[in-house]
Amino acid sequence: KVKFITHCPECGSKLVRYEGEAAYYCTNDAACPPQIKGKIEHFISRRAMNIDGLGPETVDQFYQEGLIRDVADLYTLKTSDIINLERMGEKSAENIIKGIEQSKEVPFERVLFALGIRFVGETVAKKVAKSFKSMDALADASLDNLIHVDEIGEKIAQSILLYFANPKNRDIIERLRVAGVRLEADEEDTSEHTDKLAGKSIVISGVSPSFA
DNA sequence: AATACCGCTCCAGAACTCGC
DNA sequence: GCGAGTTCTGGAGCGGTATT
Repeated sequence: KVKFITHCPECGSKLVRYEGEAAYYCTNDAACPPQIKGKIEHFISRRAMNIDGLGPETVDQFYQEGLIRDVADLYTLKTSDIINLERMGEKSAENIIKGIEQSKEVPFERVLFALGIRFVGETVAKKVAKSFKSMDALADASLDNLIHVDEIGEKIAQSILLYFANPKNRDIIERLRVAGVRLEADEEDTSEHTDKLAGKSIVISGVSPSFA
């Protein structure tokens, strides 16, 4: 006989199930270790802040050592903090610090994605960043403002509002701002442009009736 | 309802770094 | 130098969401 658990095995908090979804979620998202580590792992992932040299195992180690408690703590880490940990050499420590430094150059849209707001993935983050231009503007947006953005429905809008309604999340954003992370979009929108084709010649072969 | 797109997770192989 | 542990990378598949 299958019996569903009612409390989180890690922190003992009550579990909830959102309507229409199969999974149960721990309500203690601010202090449940696996949730915090998961958020940090998502934050550093290649598609988010892309911090080289860091992975799930290392994040876990940092957390165990009390070096980090949320994503903003990453920006207070120093080489000397890391180098004494198990399986950490000078080279690895330097790579991690370098990766964290480089992540400060990551565009606003990816910072938004990295925050891990429910339903806000890479593409949605791009659309939102394009419409609101800055974290402050987004934080002050109403449900109506959000729903008017392309591809954003009520579900996603609610999720964004919920994120900014949490003082803890606002605190993390404030600390990221102090650390130097980009919380505003570029003046000139270059998010959809790349320099992949720079310096290359493009040859189109075949016959087109319109151009022949 | 159908369609297209997106988010998320998993997997396997390659590459890298560390401790011994 | 070697073995072990970890990260990086690309791809595939599933389920959910927005749009029409």
